[in-house]
Amino acid sequence: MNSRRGRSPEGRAEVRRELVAAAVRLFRTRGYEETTVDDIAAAAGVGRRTFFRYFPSKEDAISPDHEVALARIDEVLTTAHPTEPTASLVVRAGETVFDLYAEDPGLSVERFRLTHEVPALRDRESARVDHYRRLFTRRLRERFAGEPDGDLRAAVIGAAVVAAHNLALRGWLAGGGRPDDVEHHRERFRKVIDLLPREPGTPDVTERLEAAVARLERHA
Amino acid sequence: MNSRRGRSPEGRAEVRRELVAAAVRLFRTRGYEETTVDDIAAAAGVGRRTFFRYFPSKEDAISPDHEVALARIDEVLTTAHPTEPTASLVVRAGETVFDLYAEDPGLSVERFRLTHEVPALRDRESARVDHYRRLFTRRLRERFAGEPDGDLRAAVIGAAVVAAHNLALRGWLAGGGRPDDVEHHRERFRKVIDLLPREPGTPDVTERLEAAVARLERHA
DNA sequence: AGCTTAACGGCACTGAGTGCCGCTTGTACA
DNA sequence: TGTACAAGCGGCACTCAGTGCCGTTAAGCT
Repeated sequence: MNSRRGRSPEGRAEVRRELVAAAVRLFRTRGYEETTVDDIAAAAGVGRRTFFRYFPSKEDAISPDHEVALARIDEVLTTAHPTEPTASLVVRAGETVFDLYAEDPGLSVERFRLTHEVPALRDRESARVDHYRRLFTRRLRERFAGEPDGDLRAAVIGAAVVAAHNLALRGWLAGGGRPDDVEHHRERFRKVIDLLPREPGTPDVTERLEAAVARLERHA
Repeated sequence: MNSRRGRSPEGRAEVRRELVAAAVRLFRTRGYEETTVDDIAAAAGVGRRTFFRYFPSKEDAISPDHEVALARIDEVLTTAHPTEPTASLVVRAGETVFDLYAEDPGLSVERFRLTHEVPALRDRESARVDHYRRLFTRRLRERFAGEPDGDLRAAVIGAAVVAAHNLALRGWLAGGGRPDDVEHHRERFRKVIDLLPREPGTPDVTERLEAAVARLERHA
Protein backbone atom coordinates (compact mmCIF):
# COMPACT_ATOMS: atom_id res chain seq x y z
CA MET A 1 0.00 0.00 0.00
CA ASN A 2 1.03 3.59 -0.49
CA SER A 3 0.18 4.69 3.03
CA ARG A 4 3.84 5.55 3.42
CA ARG A 5 3.90 8.80 1.43
CA GLY A 6 5.47 12.02 2.56
CA ARG A 7 8.90 10.68 3.44
CA SER A 8 10.39 11.97 0.20
CA PRO A 9 10.13 15.55 -1.14
CA GLU A 10 7.74 14.41 -3.90
CA GLY A 11 5.76 12.48 -1.30
CA ARG A 12 5.41 15.59 0.86
CA ALA A 13 4.12 17.61 -2.08
CA GLU A 14 1.65 14.84 -2.82
CA VAL A 15 0.39 14.70 0.75
CA ARG A 16 -0.03 18.47 0.77
CA ARG A 17 -2.07 18.38 -2.44
CA GLU A 18 -4.29 15.62 -1.09
CA LEU A 19 -4.88 17.51 2.15
CA VAL A 20 -5.87 20.66 0.27
CA ALA A 21 -8.14 18.68 -2.05
CA ALA A 22 -9.80 16.90 0.87
CA ALA A 23 -10.29 20.19 2.75
CA VAL A 24 -11.82 22.00 -0.23
CA ARG A 25 -14.13 19.09 -0.95
CA LEU A 26 -15.31 18.73 2.65
CA PHE A 27 -15.70 22.47 3.23
CA ARG A 28 -17.94 22.75 0.18
CA THR A 29 -20.03 19.64 0.71
CA ARG A 30 -20.35 19.60 4.49
CA GLY A 31 -19.54 23.19 5.44
CA TYR A 32 -16.51 24.69 7.15
CA GLU A 33 -17.71 24.62 10.75
CA GLU A 34 -19.10 21.10 10.39
CA THR A 35 -15.77 19.75 9.15
CA THR A 36 -13.16 18.79 11.73
CA VAL A 37 -9.44 18.49 11.22
CA ASP A 38 -9.84 14.78 11.91
CA ASP A 39 -12.21 14.58 8.94
CA ILE A 40 -9.71 16.26 6.62
CA ALA A 41 -6.81 14.12 7.78
CA ALA A 42 -8.82 10.92 7.49
CA ALA A 43 -10.05 11.86 4.00
CA ALA A 44 -6.44 12.45 2.95
CA GLY A 45 -5.33 9.17 4.54
CA VAL A 46 -2.99 10.66 7.12
CA GLY A 47 -3.06 11.07 10.87
CA ARG A 48 -4.48 14.15 12.52
CA ARG A 49 -1.07 15.08 13.89
CA THR A 50 0.36 15.09 10.38
CA PHE A 51 -2.18 17.66 9.24
CA PHE A 52 -0.67 20.18 11.64
CA ARG A 53 2.80 19.42 10.26
CA TYR A 54 1.61 20.72 6.87
CA PHE A 55 -0.67 23.58 7.96
CA PRO A 56 -0.46 25.75 11.07
CA SER A 57 -4.22 25.82 11.46
CA LYS A 58 -7.47 24.52 10.01
CA GLU A 59 -8.06 27.88 8.28
CA ASP A 60 -4.80 27.47 6.35
CA ALA A 61 -5.82 24.11 4.89
CA ILE A 62 -7.08 25.72 1.68
CA SER A 63 -4.46 28.46 1.46
CA PRO A 64 -1.52 28.76 -0.86
CA ASP A 65 1.75 29.00 0.97
CA HIS A 66 1.48 32.44 2.49
CA GLU A 67 5.04 32.54 3.79
CA VAL A 68 6.42 31.66 0.36
CA ALA A 69 4.42 34.47 -1.25
CA LEU A 70 5.66 36.98 1.31
CA ALA A 71 9.23 35.83 0.83
CA ARG A 72 8.98 36.18 -2.97
CA ILE A 73 7.60 39.71 -2.71
CA ASP A 74 10.22 40.67 -0.18
CA GLU A 75 13.00 39.42 -2.40
CA VAL A 76 11.77 41.49 -5.33
CA LEU A 77 11.50 44.59 -3.16
CA THR A 78 14.85 44.25 -1.42
CA THR A 79 17.00 43.16 -4.36
CA ALA A 80 15.72 45.89 -6.71
CA HIS A 81 18.21 48.27 -8.28
CA PRO A 82 17.99 51.68 -6.55
CA THR A 83 17.38 53.45 -9.86
CA GLU A 84 14.37 51.36 -10.80
CA PRO A 85 11.20 53.45 -10.68
CA THR A 86 8.92 52.64 -7.78
CA ALA A 87 5.96 51.99 -10.05
CA SER A 88 7.91 49.36 -11.96
CA LEU A 89 9.06 47.81 -8.70
CA VAL A 90 5.67 47.36 -7.09
CA VAL A 91 4.23 45.96 -10.29
CA ARG A 92 7.00 43.37 -10.50
CA ALA A 93 6.32 42.40 -6.88
CA GLY A 94 2.60 42.13 -7.60
CA GLU A 95 3.28 39.87 -10.55
CA THR A 96 4.79 37.21 -8.29
CA VAL A 97 1.48 36.93 -6.43
CA PHE A 98 -0.45 36.81 -9.69
CA ASP A 99 1.72 33.91 -10.76
CA LEU A 100 1.05 32.07 -7.52
CA TYR A 101 -2.71 32.20 -8.04
CA ALA A 102 -2.46 31.47 -11.75
CA GLU A 103 -0.55 28.24 -11.11
CA ASP A 104 -3.82 26.48 -10.27
CA PRO A 105 -6.80 28.57 -11.44
CA GLY A 106 -9.33 25.92 -10.49
CA LEU A 107 -8.15 25.80 -6.91
CA SER A 108 -7.94 29.59 -6.75
CA VAL A 109 -11.54 29.97 -7.85
CA GLU A 110 -12.74 27.40 -5.35
CA ARG A 111 -10.76 29.11 -2.61
CA PHE A 112 -12.25 32.44 -3.62
CA ARG A 113 -15.78 31.12 -3.20
CA LEU A 114 -15.04 29.69 0.22
CA THR A 115 -13.29 32.80 1.52
CA HIS A 116 -16.35 34.83 0.58
CA GLU A 117 -18.94 32.51 2.07
CA VAL A 118 -17.29 31.47 5.34
CA PRO A 119 -16.78 34.32 7.85
CA ALA A 120 -13.82 32.65 9.56
CA LEU A 121 -12.02 32.20 6.25
CA ARG A 122 -12.90 35.71 5.14
CA ASP A 123 -11.41 37.23 8.28
CA ARG A 124 -8.32 35.11 7.83
CA GLU A 125 -7.99 36.39 4.28
CA SER A 126 -8.33 39.98 5.50
CA ALA A 127 -5.43 39.46 7.87
CA ARG A 128 -3.36 37.89 5.12
CA VAL A 129 -3.99 40.77 2.74
CA ASP A 130 -2.95 43.15 5.48
CA HIS A 131 0.34 41.26 5.81
CA TYR A 132 1.04 42.02 2.17
CA ARG A 133 0.08 45.66 2.66
CA ARG A 134 2.42 45.98 5.65
CA LEU A 135 5.30 44.36 3.79
CA PHE A 136 4.91 46.75 0.84
CA THR A 137 4.61 49.73 3.17
CA ARG A 138 7.66 48.73 5.21
CA ARG A 139 9.96 48.31 2.19
CA LEU A 140 8.65 51.46 0.53
CA ARG A 141 9.24 53.37 3.74
CA GLU A 142 12.88 52.27 3.67
CA ARG A 143 13.05 53.30 0.02
CA PHE A 144 11.56 56.74 0.69
CA ALA A 145 13.59 57.31 3.88
CA GLY A 146 14.58 60.94 4.20
CA GLU A 147 12.27 62.17 1.45
CA PRO A 148 9.48 64.60 2.36
CA ASP A 149 6.30 62.74 3.37
CA GLY A 150 8.12 59.47 2.75
CA ASP A 151 6.16 57.54 5.38
CA LEU A 152 2.87 58.88 4.16
CA ARG A 153 3.61 58.09 0.52
CA ALA A 154 4.76 54.60 1.49
CA ALA A 155 1.52 53.96 3.37
CA VAL A 156 -0.71 55.21 0.58
CA ILE A 157 1.13 53.51 -2.26
CA GLY A 158 1.32 50.26 -0.31
CA ALA A 159 -2.40 50.30 0.41
CA ALA A 160 -3.27 51.31 -3.15
CA VAL A 161 -1.15 48.62 -4.79
CA VAL A 162 -2.63 45.88 -2.62
CA ALA A 163 -6.15 47.21 -3.16
CA ALA A 164 -5.68 47.38 -6.92
CA HIS A 165 -4.21 43.92 -6.99
CA ASN A 166 -7.06 42.44 -4.99
CA LEU A 167 -9.69 44.22 -7.02
CA ALA A 168 -8.36 42.78 -10.26
CA LEU A 169 -7.74 39.34 -8.80
CA ARG A 170 -11.14 39.11 -7.16
CA GLY A 171 -12.90 40.27 -10.28
CA TRP A 172 -11.17 37.65 -12.34
CA LEU A 173 -11.83 34.89 -9.82
CA ALA A 174 -15.47 35.89 -9.31
CA GLY A 175 -15.94 35.43 -13.06
CA GLY A 176 -14.68 31.88 -12.80
CA GLY A 177 -11.02 32.53 -13.60
CA ARG A 178 -11.56 32.32 -17.34
CA PRO A 179 -8.82 33.59 -19.66
CA ASP A 180 -11.25 35.44 -21.96
CA ASP A 181 -12.47 37.53 -19.04
CA VAL A 182 -9.17 39.17 -18.36
CA GLU A 183 -9.65 42.23 -20.57
CA HIS A 184 -12.39 43.71 -18.43
CA HIS A 185 -10.40 43.37 -15.24
CA ARG A 186 -7.29 44.75 -16.83
CA GLU A 187 -9.26 47.95 -17.31
CA ARG A 188 -10.27 48.01 -13.64
CA PHE A 189 -6.73 47.34 -12.49
CA ARG A 190 -5.36 50.15 -14.63
CA LYS A 191 -7.92 52.63 -13.37
CA VAL A 192 -7.12 51.97 -9.74
CA ILE A 193 -3.39 52.26 -10.25
CA ASP A 194 -4.00 55.55 -12.05
CA LEU A 195 -5.06 56.96 -8.70
CA LEU A 196 -1.55 56.50 -7.36
CA PRO A 197 0.31 59.74 -6.75
CA ARG A 198 2.55 60.23 -9.76
CA GLU A 199 6.25 60.66 -9.35
CA PRO A 200 7.79 63.13 -11.80
CA GLY A 201 9.63 61.35 -14.58
CA THR A 202 8.07 57.97 -13.88
CA PRO A 203 7.24 55.96 -16.98
CA ASP A 204 3.66 54.90 -17.56
CA VAL A 205 2.45 52.52 -14.89
CA THR A 206 -0.19 50.91 -17.02
CA GLU A 207 2.43 49.57 -19.37
CA ARG A 208 3.85 47.40 -16.61
CA LEU A 209 0.39 46.38 -15.43
CA GLU A 210 -0.61 45.20 -18.84
CA ALA A 211 2.42 42.97 -18.88
CA ALA A 212 1.36 41.54 -15.52
CA VAL A 213 -2.13 40.73 -16.70
CA ALA A 214 -0.84 39.31 -19.94
CA ARG A 215 1.35 37.02 -17.89
CA LEU A 216 -1.67 35.96 -15.87
CA GLU A 217 -3.52 35.35 -19.13
CA ARG A 218 -0.82 33.01 -20.37
CA HIS A 219 -0.98 30.90 -17.24
CA ALA A 220 -4.77 30.72 -17.02
CA MET B 1 -20.52 41.90 49.31
CA ASN B 2 -20.98 43.27 45.82
CA SER B 3 -20.40 39.99 44.07
CA ARG B 4 -23.93 40.33 42.74
CA ARG B 5 -23.29 42.91 40.04
CA GLY B 6 -24.50 42.76 36.48
CA ARG B 7 -28.17 42.18 37.16
CA SER B 8 -29.01 45.80 36.50
CA PRO B 9 -28.08 47.83 33.36
CA GLU B 10 -25.54 49.87 35.37
CA GLY B 11 -24.21 46.65 36.82
CA ARG B 12 -23.68 45.18 33.38
CA ALA B 13 -21.74 48.24 32.26
CA GLU B 14 -19.62 47.96 35.39
CA VAL B 15 -18.89 44.28 34.85
CA ARG B 16 -17.92 45.00 31.27
CA ARG B 17 -15.51 47.74 32.31
CA GLU B 18 -13.92 45.49 34.93
CA LEU B 19 -13.48 42.67 32.43
CA VAL B 20 -11.80 45.01 29.94
CA ALA B 21 -9.57 46.45 32.66
CA ALA B 22 -8.58 42.98 33.88
CA ALA B 23 -7.86 41.79 30.34
CA VAL B 24 -5.71 44.80 29.47
CA ARG B 25 -3.77 44.50 32.71
CA LEU B 26 -3.15 40.76 32.37
CA PHE B 27 -2.28 40.94 28.68
CA ARG B 28 0.36 43.55 29.38
CA THR B 29 1.88 42.04 32.51
CA ARG B 30 1.67 38.34 31.69
CA GLY B 31 1.30 38.35 27.91
CA TYR B 32 -1.67 37.53 25.70
CA GLU B 33 -0.95 33.85 25.07
CA GLU B 34 -0.09 33.22 28.71
CA THR B 35 -3.39 34.66 29.92
CA THR B 36 -6.43 32.37 29.92
CA VAL B 37 -10.05 33.41 29.90
CA ASP B 38 -10.32 31.90 33.38
CA ASP B 39 -7.64 34.34 34.55
CA ILE B 40 -9.53 37.32 33.16
CA ALA B 41 -12.85 36.22 34.60
CA ALA B 42 -11.33 35.49 38.00
CA ALA B 43 -9.54 38.85 38.06
CA ALA B 44 -12.83 40.59 37.33
CA GLY B 45 -14.62 38.54 39.96
CA VAL B 46 -17.04 36.74 37.67
CA GLY B 47 -17.41 33.22 36.39
CA ARG B 48 -15.75 32.04 33.23
CA ARG B 49 -19.13 31.45 31.60
CA THR B 50 -20.08 35.07 32.23
CA PHE B 51 -17.04 36.31 30.29
CA PHE B 52 -18.45 34.78 27.13
CA ARG B 53 -21.78 36.50 27.78
CA TYR B 54 -19.98 39.85 27.45
CA PHE B 55 -17.46 39.04 24.70
CA PRO B 56 -17.73 36.55 21.85
CA SER B 57 -14.08 35.58 22.14
CA LYS B 58 -10.90 36.18 24.10
CA GLU B 59 -9.60 38.46 21.36
CA ASP B 60 -12.60 40.76 21.81
CA ALA B 61 -11.91 41.29 25.51
CA ILE B 62 -10.02 44.52 24.85
CA SER B 63 -12.14 45.73 21.93
CA PRO B 64 -14.67 48.49 21.79
CA ASP B 65 -18.08 47.30 20.75
CA HIS B 66 -17.48 46.50 17.12
CA GLU B 67 -21.11 45.84 16.29
CA VAL B 68 -22.15 49.17 17.77
CA ALA B 69 -19.56 51.00 15.68
CA LEU B 70 -20.72 49.27 12.50
CA ALA B 71 -24.35 50.05 13.29
CA ARG B 72 -23.56 53.74 13.87
CA ILE B 73 -21.70 54.02 10.58
CA ASP B 74 -24.44 52.19 8.74
CA GLU B 75 -27.09 54.51 10.13
CA VAL B 76 -25.19 57.58 8.94
CA LEU B 77 -24.71 56.10 5.49
CA THR B 78 -28.28 54.87 4.99
CA THR B 79 -30.21 57.83 6.46
CA ALA B 80 -28.24 60.48 4.56
CA HIS B 81 -30.11 62.86 2.31
CA PRO B 82 -29.55 61.92 -1.36
CA THR B 83 -28.30 65.40 -2.22
CA GLU B 84 -25.54 65.37 0.41
CA PRO B 85 -22.14 65.23 -1.27
CA THR B 86 -20.39 61.90 -0.88
CA ALA B 87 -17.32 63.50 0.64
CA SER B 88 -19.39 65.05 3.38
CA LEU B 89 -21.16 61.77 3.98
CA VAL B 90 -18.11 59.59 4.43
CA VAL B 91 -16.52 62.16 6.71
CA ARG B 92 -19.60 62.22 8.94
CA ALA B 93 -19.53 58.42 9.09
CA GLY B 94 -15.85 58.48 9.97
CA GLU B 95 -16.48 60.94 12.76
CA THR B 96 -18.62 58.43 14.63
CA VAL B 97 -15.68 56.05 14.86
CA PHE B 98 -13.39 58.85 15.96
CA ASP B 99 -15.83 59.60 18.75
CA LEU B 100 -15.85 55.98 19.85
CA TYR B 101 -12.08 55.94 20.30
CA ALA B 102 -11.98 59.39 21.85
CA GLU B 103 -14.41 58.37 24.58
CA ASP B 104 -11.59 56.68 26.48
CA PRO B 105 -8.20 57.79 25.10
CA GLY B 106 -6.24 55.91 27.76
CA LEU B 107 -7.88 52.61 26.90
CA SER B 108 -7.53 53.31 23.18
CA VAL B 109 -3.80 53.89 23.52
CA GLU B 110 -3.33 50.72 25.54
CA ARG B 111 -5.35 48.76 23.02
CA PHE B 112 -3.26 50.23 20.22
CA ARG B 113 -0.05 48.98 21.82
CA LEU B 114 -1.44 45.50 22.31
CA THR B 115 -2.85 45.19 18.80
CA HIS B 116 0.58 46.04 17.42
CA GLU B 117 2.57 43.70 19.63
CA VAL B 118 0.38 40.58 19.69
CA PRO B 119 0.02 38.85 16.29
CA ALA B 120 -3.35 37.32 17.14
CA LEU B 121 -4.78 40.69 18.12
CA ARG B 122 -3.24 42.39 15.10
CA ASP B 123 -4.86 39.91 12.72
CA ARG B 124 -8.15 40.39 14.49
CA GLU B 125 -7.81 44.13 14.05
CA SER B 126 -7.08 43.68 10.34
CA ALA B 127 -10.30 41.73 9.94
CA ARG B 128 -12.24 44.37 11.83
CA VAL B 129 -10.87 47.19 9.69
CA ASP B 130 -11.86 45.20 6.63
CA HIS B 131 -15.41 45.00 7.97
CA TYR B 132 -15.53 48.79 8.00
CA ARG B 133 -14.10 48.92 4.50
CA ARG B 134 -16.70 46.49 3.19
CA LEU B 135 -19.54 48.40 4.84
CA PHE B 136 -18.42 51.68 3.27
CA THR B 137 -17.96 50.03 -0.11
CA ARG B 138 -21.36 48.34 0.00
CA ARG B 139 -23.29 51.51 0.84
CA LEU B 140 -21.32 53.58 -1.65
CA ARG B 141 -22.02 50.99 -4.33
CA GLU B 142 -25.74 51.40 -3.70
CA ARG B 143 -25.29 55.17 -3.86
CA PHE B 144 -23.39 55.00 -7.15
CA ALA B 145 -25.69 52.40 -8.71
CA GLY B 146 -26.15 53.05 -12.39
CA GLU B 147 -23.35 55.59 -12.64
CA PRO B 148 -20.36 54.79 -14.86
CA ASP B 149 -17.65 52.91 -12.93
CA GLY B 150 -19.85 53.07 -9.84
CA ASP B 151 -18.57 49.83 -8.36
CA LEU B 152 -14.97 50.77 -8.97
CA ARG B 153 -15.38 54.21 -7.44
CA ALA B 154 -17.16 52.73 -4.45
CA ALA B 155 -14.34 50.26 -3.88
CA VAL B 156 -11.60 52.86 -4.16
CA ILE B 157 -13.31 55.53 -2.08
CA GLY B 158 -14.23 52.98 0.61
CA ALA B 159 -10.67 51.72 0.84
CA ALA B 160 -9.24 55.23 0.79
CA VAL B 161 -11.50 56.56 3.53
CA VAL B 162 -10.75 53.67 5.84
CA ALA B 163 -7.03 53.91 5.10
CA ALA B 164 -7.01 57.65 5.77
CA HIS B 165 -8.96 57.22 8.95
CA ASN B 166 -6.65 54.50 10.26
CA LEU B 167 -3.54 56.43 9.35
CA ALA B 168 -4.66 59.46 11.32
CA LEU B 169 -5.97 57.41 14.22
CA ARG B 170 -2.88 55.23 14.49
CA GLY B 171 -0.60 58.22 14.31
CA TRP B 172 -2.44 59.93 17.09
CA LEU B 173 -2.53 56.79 19.26
CA ALA B 174 1.13 55.96 18.62
CA GLY B 175 1.99 59.40 20.02
CA GLY B 176 0.15 58.61 23.22
CA GLY B 177 -3.24 60.06 22.30
CA ARG B 178 -2.29 63.55 23.46
CA PRO B 179 -4.50 66.45 22.42
CA ASP B 180 -1.57 68.70 21.50
CA ASP B 181 -0.41 66.16 18.94
CA VAL B 182 -3.49 66.37 16.80
CA GLU B 183 -2.29 69.11 14.45
CA HIS B 184 0.38 66.96 12.88
CA HIS B 185 -2.02 64.11 12.18
CA ARG B 186 -4.66 66.44 10.84
CA GLU B 187 -2.17 67.30 8.13
CA ARG B 188 -1.58 63.63 7.33
CA PHE B 189 -5.29 62.90 7.26
CA ARG B 190 -5.93 65.79 4.88
CA LYS B 191 -3.17 64.70 2.53
CA VAL B 192 -4.50 61.18 2.21
CA ILE B 193 -8.04 62.29 1.55
CA ASP B 194 -6.70 64.63 -1.11
CA LEU B 195 -5.86 61.52 -3.12
CA LEU B 196 -9.54 60.68 -3.43
CA PRO B 197 -10.94 61.05 -6.93
CA ARG B 198 -12.70 64.38 -7.01
CA GLU B 199 -16.32 64.63 -7.96
CA PRO B 200 -17.23 67.68 -10.04
CA GLY B 201 -18.98 70.28 -7.93
CA THR B 202 -18.03 68.69 -4.62
CA PRO B 203 -17.12 71.16 -1.88
CA ASP B 204 -13.69 70.95 -0.36
CA VAL B 205 -13.17 67.69 1.50
CA THR B 206 -10.58 69.05 3.86
CA GLU B 207 -13.11 71.43 5.36
CA ARG B 208 -15.17 68.53 6.64
CA LEU B 209 -12.09 66.65 7.77
CA GLU B 210 -10.86 69.52 9.85
CA ALA B 211 -14.19 69.56 11.63
CA ALA B 212 -13.78 65.86 12.34
CA VAL B 213 -10.34 66.26 13.83
CA ALA B 214 -11.45 69.29 15.81
CA ARG B 215 -14.18 67.14 17.28
CA LEU B 216 -11.60 64.54 18.19
CA GLU B 217 -9.51 67.25 19.78
CA ARG B 218 -12.38 68.34 21.98
CA HIS B 219 -12.93 64.84 23.31
CA ALA B 220 -9.28 63.98 23.89
C1' DA C 1 -44.66 39.24 50.02
C1' DG C 2 -45.23 36.59 45.80
C1' DC C 3 -44.26 36.17 40.85
C1' DT C 4 -41.81 36.67 36.59
C1' DT C 5 -37.75 37.52 34.15
C1' DA C 6 -33.10 37.47 33.30
C1' DA C 7 -28.41 37.16 34.50
C1' DC C 8 -25.25 34.21 36.93
C1' DG C 9 -22.18 30.03 38.16
C1' DG C 10 -21.00 25.55 37.34
C1' DC C 11 -20.69 21.35 34.78
C1' DA C 12 -19.85 18.72 30.88
C1' DC C 13 -18.68 18.46 26.20
C1' DT C 14 -16.50 19.38 21.45
C1' DG C 15 -12.74 20.61 18.83
C1' DA C 16 -8.29 23.23 17.77
C1' DG C 17 -3.62 23.10 18.59
C1' DT C 18 0.83 21.25 21.02
C1' DG C 19 4.46 18.36 23.32
C1' DC C 20 6.21 13.93 23.63
C1' DC C 21 7.58 9.44 22.24
C1' DG C 22 8.16 5.26 20.00
C1' DC C 23 7.98 3.47 15.29
C1' DT C 24 8.93 3.43 10.31
C1' DT C 25 11.04 4.75 6.15
C1' DG C 26 14.24 6.81 2.95
C1' DT C 27 18.99 7.91 2.47
C1' DA C 28 23.92 8.08 3.04
C1' DC C 29 27.77 5.66 3.74
C1' DA C 30 30.67 1.94 4.63
C1' DT D 1 24.31 -5.01 0.27
C1' DG D 2 23.95 -4.30 5.09
C1' DT D 3 23.78 -0.73 8.67
C1' DA D 4 23.54 3.72 11.02
C1' DC D 5 21.15 7.98 11.01
C1' DA D 6 17.99 11.57 10.09
C1' DA D 7 13.40 12.70 9.25
C1' DG D 8 8.57 11.97 8.85
C1' DC D 9 4.70 9.64 10.84
C1' DG D 10 0.84 8.01 14.15
C1' DG D 11 -0.91 8.06 18.56
C1' DC D 12 -1.53 9.60 23.16
C1' DA D 13 -2.33 12.95 26.49
C1' DC D 14 -2.89 17.54 27.61
C1' DT D 15 -4.40 22.70 27.61
C1' DC D 16 -7.59 25.90 26.48
C1' DA D 17 -11.30 28.36 23.67
C1' DG D 18 -15.99 28.25 23.06
C1' DT D 19 -20.97 26.23 23.72
C1' DG D 20 -25.23 24.00 25.58
C1' DC D 21 -27.69 23.04 29.58
C1' DC D 22 -29.58 23.67 34.06
C1' DG D 23 -30.36 24.87 38.67
C1' DT D 24 -29.92 29.14 41.42
C1' DT D 25 -30.46 33.86 42.62
C1' DA D 26 -31.19 38.65 42.29
C1' DA D 27 -34.07 42.66 40.28
C1' DG D 28 -38.31 44.66 39.25
C1' DC D 29 -43.21 44.74 39.18
C1' DT D 30 -47.77 43.99 41.14
